[in-house]
Amino acid sequence: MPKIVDRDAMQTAILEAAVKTFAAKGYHSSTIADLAAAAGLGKGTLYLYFANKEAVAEAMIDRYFGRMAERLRAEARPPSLQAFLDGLRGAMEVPEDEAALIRVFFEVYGPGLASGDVARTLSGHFDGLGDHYASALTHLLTVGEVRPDLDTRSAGRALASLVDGMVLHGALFGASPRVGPGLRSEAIDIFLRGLRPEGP
Amino acid sequence: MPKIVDRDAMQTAILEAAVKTFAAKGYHSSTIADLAAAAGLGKGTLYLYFANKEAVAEAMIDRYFGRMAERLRAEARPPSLQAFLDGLRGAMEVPEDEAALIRVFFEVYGPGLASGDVARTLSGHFDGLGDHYASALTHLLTVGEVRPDLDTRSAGRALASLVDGMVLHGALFGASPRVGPGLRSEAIDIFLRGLRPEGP
Amino acid sequence: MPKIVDRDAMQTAILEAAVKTFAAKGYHSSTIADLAAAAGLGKGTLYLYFANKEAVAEAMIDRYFGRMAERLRAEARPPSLQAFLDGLRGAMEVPEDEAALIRVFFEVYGPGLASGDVARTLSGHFDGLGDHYASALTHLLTVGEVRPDLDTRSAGRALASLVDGMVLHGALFGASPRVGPGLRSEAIDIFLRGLRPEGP
Amino acid sequence: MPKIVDRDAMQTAILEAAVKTFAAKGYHSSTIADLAAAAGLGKGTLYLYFANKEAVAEAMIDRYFGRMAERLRAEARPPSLQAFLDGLRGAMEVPEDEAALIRVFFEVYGPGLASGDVARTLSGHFDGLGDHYASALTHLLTVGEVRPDLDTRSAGRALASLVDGMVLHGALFGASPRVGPGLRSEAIDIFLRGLRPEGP
DNA sequence: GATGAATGAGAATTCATTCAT
DNA sequence: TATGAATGAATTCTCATTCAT
Repeated sequence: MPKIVDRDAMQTAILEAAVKTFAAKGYHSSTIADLAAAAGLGKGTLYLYFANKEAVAEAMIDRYFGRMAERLRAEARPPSLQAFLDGLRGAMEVPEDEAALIRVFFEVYGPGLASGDVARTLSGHFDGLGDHYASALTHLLTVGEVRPDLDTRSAGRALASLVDGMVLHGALFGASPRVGPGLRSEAIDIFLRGLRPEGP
Repeated sequence: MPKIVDRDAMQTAILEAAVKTFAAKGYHSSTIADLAAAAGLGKGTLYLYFANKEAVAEAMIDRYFGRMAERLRAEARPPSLQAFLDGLRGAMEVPEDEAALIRVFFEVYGPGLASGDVARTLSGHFDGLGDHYASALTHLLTVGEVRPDLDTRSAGRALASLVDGMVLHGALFGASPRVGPGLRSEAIDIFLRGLRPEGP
Repeated sequence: MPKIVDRDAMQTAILEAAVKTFAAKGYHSSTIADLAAAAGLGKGTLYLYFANKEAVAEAMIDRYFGRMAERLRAEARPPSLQAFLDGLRGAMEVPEDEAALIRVFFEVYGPGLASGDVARTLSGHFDGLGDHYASALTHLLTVGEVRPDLDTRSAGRALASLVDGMVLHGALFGASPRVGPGLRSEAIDIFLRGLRPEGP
Repeated sequence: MPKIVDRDAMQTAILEAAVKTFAAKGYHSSTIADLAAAAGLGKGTLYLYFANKEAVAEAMIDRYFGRMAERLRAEARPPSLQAFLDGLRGAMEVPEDEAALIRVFFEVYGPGLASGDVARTLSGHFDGLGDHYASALTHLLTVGEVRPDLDTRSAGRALASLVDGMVLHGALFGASPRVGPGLRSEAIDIFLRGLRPEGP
């Protein structure tokens, strides 16, 4: 009769300990011993739940993208340009724990980004984001909330890049107080004027 | 009389070899032996020019920021909004070797970005960039090229963040073909509409 | 449940292997790999028990002084001058393994002896030895076994130095056959005449 | 026409710089660069005068023994036991620079003392010292300054060991204030009583 | 003769991973 | 299942020695 453990709960617990550890010391400076200690487990036990150190990081990052995608899917179609932009503003606000995760991501995958290995996954993700924005814009176009000559597909992708850029910028340099709500509002204002129908 | 060497030239040569090596294998996976071999030197020789591996990365990154600042300083004051935006578009185009450097930057400093150590340097850099854009906008405002109600200071910083965000996005995910000239044009178009004076 | 090891026994085993290795090759010429091999362990395992090479040497030397002090403490108060001198003779006889340890000591700490770092510990040790001899002499004086005008305190310390000097001499040059029992007897004889009451 | 340099003077200068350096940092911690800098020479230049680092130490030590032997040879035959003992006392006083040299000696040769390599040289030296003392004692015996039953040969060697032991003790632990003139006087007093003719 | 730039052998140390208990 | 002791591959860094200038 094997001891019954909830494999998933265990993995989640480990991942939560890992985020904290990685956030505090970085991926490369965190040892397996650190992770195990943070999770209150023995070193060997970690290997019962993850194949190796990299697998822990991967699982962590997968989870993040999964949550992102879910959040996106759950988002209601915005009724107005203003609502849409509010959504963008929200997307640009990154809580510190996610910011930490993004930094870990670059520490782990940074070097690999050049060779399309991880890149493909990301492409998919950003395509999804761009399409999501594009479809929202198309909808707003039909209801006359954005200027009629807008190439919604291109604009969607451009916005995805801009928003993601702000997210990156915030996550990576957010410790500096330069990137605050004011900046985001100003950016949103620029977007507003760039998207809305012209005229009075 | 001993061999006479140009210390600066030697360091430059090493740094150039290092960029290539780091770009190819990443900072953490590159060994001192790799760097030395890439530079056509013995392991020990590297240590005559750099105190250690981290110092190589630091010098590399310092150089990058130095060049960036210099480029900025050299930039002529843009006569028109269009010229200004062309400048932005240019700033968003990152050649692959600089992109590689940016990736190295995050691999090296990423974990440390949370604790304001490196952050301060970056703050200064982005302040500079924001002020630079702000001053250009102020000038454009006086010549009536941007809408008179623009808060040039805030807008300057917002643009700095957006541009830098695009640079990061491009550098980190640029391997995927999603981030191309089209995207940048679309983004610039949004900026244009967000900044220009309203009306017919 | 992990393997259970007796940390102390392990350290002792390592130290014993280390003495042999250091004795054979010297401290500086012995590598961690040598020590590990001699102890029948993997290189990394050593580091589970000692922080580094120096710590091994330190532990070795601490042990030696500990044993010395213990031996001293256990020594019975000598009933006669002859018994006292027999004790000195015994103290001057250094078994080869202790001699090796003394040589290691000088290799490790020799350069540091000038700056009173290690010196303080040694001072304490020799004070103890001197006081020990002094108290024995005082006792012998009360029972009329040494000449009544003897400054037992000074004489105690002088004997400590002389004995220690012989120990050092023996340990360092003992490989040469010059320092044998004959020498020690002759020295003891000189001490005898120098300490005993005068007269017929 | 080769540049004319006084090879001997150069070597002496280097050795003098080396003593200082070794005394300050120890043999193993002193690098060739340190020695060269201390001598005001280029690293490569050292190798024109000494085959390698060890040769420097060897020459240093040889010099020391040479001077010792010379001093001994120059010593006048002592007219009285008191004069003889004064000589011993003098021999036990070690100036700090010689003490440093002795410490270097043990750092360099310590490990090798077990295997009779260096030991043979030392044996010779101590034989010489013992014989020197023995011959002095024999002379003193003929003039009735020491007790007639003294085995001068054995006593000579014993004294050599004792004196050398005190020298070692002083050189190695001299930094501690324990080993002072008082100690030496007391030791000499013990010797005096051990050697002089008995009686009133 | 003099020099110090170049070198690479060699050493200490770390740490992901395995596996006996 | 759970553990942490054991391991050795891999890495950084030092420094005696060589040799082109």
